[in-house]
Amino acid sequence: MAKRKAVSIKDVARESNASLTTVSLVLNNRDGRISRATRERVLDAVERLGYRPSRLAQSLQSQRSGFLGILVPQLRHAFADVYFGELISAIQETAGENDYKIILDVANPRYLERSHHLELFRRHYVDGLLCLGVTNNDTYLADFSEDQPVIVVNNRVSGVDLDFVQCDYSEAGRIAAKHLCELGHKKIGYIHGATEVQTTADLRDGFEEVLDQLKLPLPESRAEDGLYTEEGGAKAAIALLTREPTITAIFAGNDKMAIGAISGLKRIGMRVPDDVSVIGCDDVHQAEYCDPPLTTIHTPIYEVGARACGLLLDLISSKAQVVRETQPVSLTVRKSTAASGKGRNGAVK
Amino acid sequence: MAKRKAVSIKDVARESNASLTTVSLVLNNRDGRISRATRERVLDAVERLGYRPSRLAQSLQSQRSGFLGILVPQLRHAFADVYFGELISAIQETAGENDYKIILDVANPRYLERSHHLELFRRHYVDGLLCLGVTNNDTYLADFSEDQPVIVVNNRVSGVDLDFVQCDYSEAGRIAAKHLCELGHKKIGYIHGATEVQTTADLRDGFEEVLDQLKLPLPESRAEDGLYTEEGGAKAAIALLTREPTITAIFAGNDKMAIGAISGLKRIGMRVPDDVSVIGCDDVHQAEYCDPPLTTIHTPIYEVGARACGLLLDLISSKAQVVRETQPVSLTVRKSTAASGKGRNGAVK
DNA sequence: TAGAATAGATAAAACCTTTTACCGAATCGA
DNA sequence: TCGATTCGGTAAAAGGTTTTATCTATTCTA
Repeated sequence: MAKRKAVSIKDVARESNASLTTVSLVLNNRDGRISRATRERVLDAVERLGYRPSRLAQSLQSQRSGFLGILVPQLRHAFADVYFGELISAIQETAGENDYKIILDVANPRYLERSHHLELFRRHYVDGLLCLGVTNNDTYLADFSEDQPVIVVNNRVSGVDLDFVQCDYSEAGRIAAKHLCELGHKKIGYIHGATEVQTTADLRDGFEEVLDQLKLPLPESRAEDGLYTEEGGAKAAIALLTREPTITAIFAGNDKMAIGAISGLKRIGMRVPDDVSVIGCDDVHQAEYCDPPLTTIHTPIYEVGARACGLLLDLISSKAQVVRETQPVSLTVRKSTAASGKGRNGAVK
Repeated sequence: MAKRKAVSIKDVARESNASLTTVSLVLNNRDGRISRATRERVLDAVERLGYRPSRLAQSLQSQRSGFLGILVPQLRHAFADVYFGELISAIQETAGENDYKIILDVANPRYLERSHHLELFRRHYVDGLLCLGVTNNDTYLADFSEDQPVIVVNNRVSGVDLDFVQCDYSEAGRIAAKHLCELGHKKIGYIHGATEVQTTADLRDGFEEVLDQLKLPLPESRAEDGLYTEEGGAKAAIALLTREPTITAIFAGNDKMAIGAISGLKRIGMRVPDDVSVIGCDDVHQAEYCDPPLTTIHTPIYEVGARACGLLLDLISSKAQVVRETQPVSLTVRKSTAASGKGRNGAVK
C-alpha cells in the first residue's frame, strides 16, 4: 500500500470552507468566538478526513515536547530488574495520566561522553528528566543547569545539589537493627551494596546507629560487599560465615542480595532462619515467594516513582521550585528471621 | 535562573556572517560546495554559541520522529517483570545504536478506547512500533494499516496478519516432553499460562505432540492454569497433586510459574526433584538462583528483542517488506528434574 | 572578448501548528 | 444616523529546520 499523505489542518480548512485559524480555534476551543454553524462544519470535516494534529508541529510551536525522560544506569540488563521496573511502572502511569509520554535512555559511557544527557534538553527531546539508580560517581549530574527540570529518584548525590524524592533509608537501617536485636541476635553480619550509592550509606548509618546504642557495634570483619546481586549476596553470606562462624543473623542491603544470601547459606548447610536469620530491604514482589519467605523492610518504591513524576511535572509548570522529599518505610515480618539460638549452638557443622 | 532562550540556526548565521542555508549545508555536510573558509567560520560560531539543532524542527521537516514505540500490555506491574525487562533492554540497546530513541506506552483499556495506539502513528509520535506481551484477545492490532511499521515481539496473533519475531515454542514444548520422558516420567502434569496467548498454544501443541507419540497423552485433569504468575504456579501445582497424587513431574509454561510450583510443592511437603520434577520455560536469570536451581528451556529473549528492533528499522527504511522469524530454543538442565522413582513411591505422604 | 561553465552563497518555499492583530458586518445606544 | 460595540472570521507571523531554485561573481573556452 502506498504511503498516503497525512491530512493537515489545511485540508480541513479547505474541506470545511473555513480558514486555518478557524479550524485551529475550534479544535482547541479557544473562547466561544466561533458560531455554532461554523463549528459543526469544521468538526464534520475533521471527522470525515480523520484529521489529527501533528504533535511535531504543535511541539515546535509550543516549545514543549510533551515527553519526560527516564535515565537509567547501564547495569547488566537494566530493565530486567524489579526495582527499576517498579519505578518505571509508577512513572509511566503518572506521566500518562497527565498526557505526557516517556522516553527511556540508558546512561552508558558512550552516551555520557557525547553529552547525550544534555542533548535531551538542548535538542528538545524532553521537558523534564528523572534519574534512576544514581550513584555518587555519577558526576555528570552536575552538568544540568538550574532551569532544566531534573529529579533524582530514590537517591541523592552527595555534593551535587539536585532535587530528589527518596525513601527513608536511615530509618530502614534502624528498623532492621532493632528487629534483629529484639530477636536476641548479638552477632550480626551485614551485606552491603555498592558503596558509592548514597542510600547505601544512609542505610548503614541507621543500622550502625542502633547497634552502637545497644553496645553491639559492627566490626569491619562482619561487613561484606554483595554487589547488589543475587550471586554477590550468596558469596558474601558464605564469606561472612566462613570468617565469623558465630554470626546468627544477616542484614542485606536489598532483597536480591538477601535472597542470594539465603541460597548461599543453604549451600554451606545452614538453615534459614533456624541457624541464621536473614533480613532484606525493599520488599520486592519475589520476597514473598522465596524459601523461606523473606522478612524485609518495605520501601514504598512505587509511591516514590509516582511522586517523583508528579513533582517533576510541577517543576516543569513552575508550580514548584525545589523538590526534597523523603517517604517513610516499614517492617514486613515473614519467615526468614527468628529468635536467636533456635538452631545450632554457635558453630558451623 | 531565567530561562535563557535557545540558540537557533539563525543566530549562528548572524554570528558567522553566512546565510541560514550555508549553515545548514555545513552542518549536514551536503556536497562539498562550501569553501573551507566559510565552513570554518560557521563551525566556529556553532562552537561559540553552543548551537544544537532542534530535533522538533528537524522532525517536522523530515517527517520522521526518530522514535520507536514499545507497547506493553497492562499487567499488574508491567515493567517489574524480567521477561519484559529483557526485551526492553534489547530493544533499547539496538535502537540506541541506530540513533533512535524509544517511547514506552502501556495499552490499558482507556488507552485503546481512545485509539492512542493509532495516534502513535497519526500524530507522528513514532516511526515504528514493537508490541510486547500480545494475546489473541488483542484485536486492536488489526487496526494498524499496512504502511505502518509494526512488529509483534515473541508472539503472534491468530487471525491477524502481522509481522513477528518469536522463539520456537512448539520446539520448546517438544524438548520439555522429551526430557521428562527420558527421565522415565509417565504421569506428567502441565501448568499453562493464559490460554489466549498464541505461544502458549504452540508450547502445549509441541508438548502434547511428543506425549502422544509416546502413548502418554495428557488428560485434561492433569492440566491447570497458573496465570503466568508465581502465586498461580504454586496454587496450580498444589491443585494438580491433590487431584492426581501420582504425578511425578510438572512442566510449567514459564519459569515464574515453575518457581511458584516448586514453592507450592514444598508447602504440601513434596521435595523437588526427589518427589516431583519441575521444568520451566524461559530460562530467566532467577532460574539459576532458586532452590533447587531450575531446569528449563532456554529461549533467546534478548536476541528476539534485538532482532525485532533491527527488523523494524528495516521496515521503516523499506529495506524489508515482511518480517516472519522464528528463533531456536534449547534445554538447560539444572537440579529441579531427576529420574522418576527416586523419592516417595507414588503417594503423597 | 564574448559566451559558457563553475564555484560559492543565498532567498524562499515547505513541513504544520498556534496566536496575534486586524477587518468587515451587524447590532446597539444615544 | 453616527459612532461604538460585538460578533464571526481571517491574514500573517512565528516556531526552527532542510531543500530547491536562483543569483552573482569568477574562471575557462573558443
